[in-house]
Order: sequence, then C-alpha cells, then structure tokens
Amino acid sequence: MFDIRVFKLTSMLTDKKEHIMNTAIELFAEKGFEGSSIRDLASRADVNIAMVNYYFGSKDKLFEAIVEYKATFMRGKLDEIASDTKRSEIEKIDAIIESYVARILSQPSFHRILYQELLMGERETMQENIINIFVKNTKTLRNIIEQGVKKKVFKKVDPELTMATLIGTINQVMLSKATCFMLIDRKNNFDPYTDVAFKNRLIKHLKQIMHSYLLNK
Amino acid sequence: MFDIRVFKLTSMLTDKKEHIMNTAIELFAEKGFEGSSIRDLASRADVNIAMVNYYFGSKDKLFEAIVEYKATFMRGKLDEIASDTKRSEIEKIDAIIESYVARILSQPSFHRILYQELLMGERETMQENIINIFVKNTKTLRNIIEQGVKKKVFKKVDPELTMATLIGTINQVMLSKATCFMLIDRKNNFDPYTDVAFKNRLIKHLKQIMHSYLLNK
DNA sequence: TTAAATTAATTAAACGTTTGTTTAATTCAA
DNA sequence: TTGAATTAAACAAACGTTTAATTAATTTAA
Repeated sequence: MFDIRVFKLTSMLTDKKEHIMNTAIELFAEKGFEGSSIRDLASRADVNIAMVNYYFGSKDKLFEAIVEYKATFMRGKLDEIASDTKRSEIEKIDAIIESYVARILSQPSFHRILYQELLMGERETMQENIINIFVKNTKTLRNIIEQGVKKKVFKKVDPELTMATLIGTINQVMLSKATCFMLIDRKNNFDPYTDVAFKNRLIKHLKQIMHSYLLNK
Repeated sequence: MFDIRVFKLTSMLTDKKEHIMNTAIELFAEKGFEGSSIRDLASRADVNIAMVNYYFGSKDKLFEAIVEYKATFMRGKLDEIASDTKRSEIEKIDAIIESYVARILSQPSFHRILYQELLMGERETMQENIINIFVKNTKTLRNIIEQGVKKKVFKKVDPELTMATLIGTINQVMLSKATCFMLIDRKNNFDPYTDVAFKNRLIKHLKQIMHSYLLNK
C-alpha cells in the first residue's frame, strides 16, 4: 500500500517531467531550439510557464536533460552486435544498418534535434555531450570495418569515410521530409518515418551498396 | 569622368548590401537564423541596425535575398557536365563528384545555412525556394544514373537512393566540423574546408564507392 | 558652373512585443 | 504542519522594426 503510493507519486512526477521533455522534443524538432519559446512549450504541454524552470532550471538545462534522457536509448545495441562472435563482419554491417534505420525511425524528432545542434557552432558544451553519444558508436563501427579489412574479407577501404557514407545516406533521407521528397518521387500522404516499404527500400539499398563496396569477390 | 563616378556609386551601393549579406551568411552559419539577431549582424558588419531593414525590408527578406543572391553560384555547372556528349556516364558521375565537393568547399557557410533551413519545418515559403535550387540538380543527376542503367553500363540500382548516398556522404563530413571530427581522427589545426588532402581523400572515396556500386563488371 | 531643391543614405532613439526567468501567493499532498 | 507543486503576475533584457531628424549625394534650374 505504502509502496504503491510512493511508486505512484514518483511515477506521476516523472510523468510530468517526461511529458514536458517529449513535448519539447517535438517542438524543437519542428522549430529548432532557438525558434521555440518556453511559452509555446508550456502551452503545448498544457503546463504553467514556470514549471519548465521549476523542473529543469533553465531552457538550456532542459535541452541537456533531453539529451541525457534520450541518449540511453541509443547505447547498447551496437555493442551487442559488435561483440556477437556468431556473426561475420558483413553480417554485423547488415545488422547495424537495420538497427540504425530502426532507431532513427523510432526517434525521428530526437535525431533531428541532435543534428540541428551539430549544425550550429554555438553552445560548445552541448555539442560535446552530443558528440560523445556518437563517438563510441563510431569507434565500434570502425573496428568492425577495420577487422573485415584485416581478415581480407573486405577490400582496403577508407573506414572513416565508409562510415560517413553509411550514416550520411540515412541522414540524407531521414533528417528532413523536405530533402526526402526532393530525392524520391513526392507522393501524397507519404511519410518516410512511418512508411514500411520505404524503410525496407532504404535498408536494401544500404546493404547492396555496402556489399558491393566492401566485399572482396 | 562622369561615368566613373556613377560606376563607383553603384559599386559601393552593391558593396554595402553584399557586405551585409556575406556577414549574415557567416553569422547564420554559426548561430542559425533564429539564433542570430539583427543587432549582432549590424555590429559585425559595422553598420547601423536600421540599415538591414532599410536595404532588405525585414530579417526574413534578408534570408530570401541571400538565397537569391547565392543560388546563382550553384546553377549551370551540373547541366554543363550532363550535356557533355564526350563523357561516358561514369565519367559524368566522377565530374559531378569533383564539382559538388568543390562547390561546397567554396561556399561552406551558405551550404550549412541551406541545410539548417531544410532541417526546420518552419518557414515553408523559404523551404520551397531552397528546395527548388536542389530539385533541378537532383533531376539531372538522376537522369545520368538512369541512362547508365538503360545502357547497361550501370547495374540496376535505386537511382534516388544512390543520389542520397552521394549527397549524404559529402554532407555528413562537410556540414559540420563536429561530425567531421567525429568520423576522422581529430587533429589540431585541421580544417576540413581548407585541407586539400582531405578534399582529395573524399573525392577518391566517393569515386571508388560509386564505381564499385554502379559499374557492371 | 553654381545654388537650390530633391532624393537617398545614415543615424540615434524609441516603439511595442516577446523572450527567459523570477517572485510571491496559493493549492495540494504527506 | 511542513514541504512540494502550481499558479498568475511581474521582471528586466533582448528582439525585430519604425520613426523622425540629420547628413550625403544627385538632380534640377538659373
């Protein structure tokens, strides 16, 4: 009984904070961090303006809290794939492609915020935090490619720019609907974030291009 | 004598407008459009605050003027390559890679602004203008790939996502130093926008990956 | 060519909003 | 009764923009 009530309180408390953060993610993804106001956020989240500062201290700290909060979703999966001894190098690449595409599709707004922030030169401390999220994943991916090259199942490729191709291709179509529509034939009611056929098409393309580029034949 | 004075006046007038625009490009690239204030811009450009509105009408129209002003630099070259009958399809791809990399390196700040804007959902009319800049180039590139596929010198690839790979790879390393440093080994005093060795490395990688993916062997 | 009239460029100051943040009072739950 | 949660109101600062006055340049007229 007591436990339940404590749990309920904590849960509700967290709920409200999380609700603000999730609303902020959507808002920032739409209008950018600078383009979003706390009043706008409070209105959307249906909370008082003062609550944002009450919970997070400031607008900047709200952003940091979001990164901290969502970053955990991004860790783990890649290392799991990398350390799987049953998979070959190219199978690991395939698994990473599927995992990375799925991840972005599950958190498209958050992903856009991260790259919006990376595109800005300002707020260096924020940049450092965001970069740290990627750096680990980057190293893991590079190790797989370098291992494949060493084993001579991969050609002698440029590991770093190969990663740029992999990540860059996905970002190019996933970061904005505008660029996506630019590239593929624009159709009514088409949403790259929810369209399953497009997801599979993207995965297929990435696997094909990586196979033909990486594999020694 | 009279002619010289008229020329000088016109030149200086344009100079001042251009000076404001060029300063704005640098500022927007650093802090984003929303993150930059007119006071900041006026201070950097060493002009009075009112001059921005005097010349351009508003902050939004200044942005439109910048796009209009710089967009001309981006047209022409691609069509020239595409319509060259002396070049084969793969030679055209190679030429486009070199041209596109060179173009971004010559206007890195402007290019960042374009993509910052694409990443935002807001300001739809601006988005349309920017998209129109890319759409034409995109079609030209797609035609070349589709032509290569038809002639069976290229494999049956996904033309649209192949473009995404080409453009996405370049953007991934060129749009922000942060992502660039993330991928390649970070060195002191390294600047991807001016480093000639890095430019050649990127071009080499793109050619290799496109050759191995596109060409029927 | 020169003086007056006209137009353009430039300025400092102020405009009304909106911004992020804080306060002080109040409601709520423990 | 204590402390946390919530509120409406107000804060100063910064925002894009406008104004009205001044300077500079150009055109017009004598």
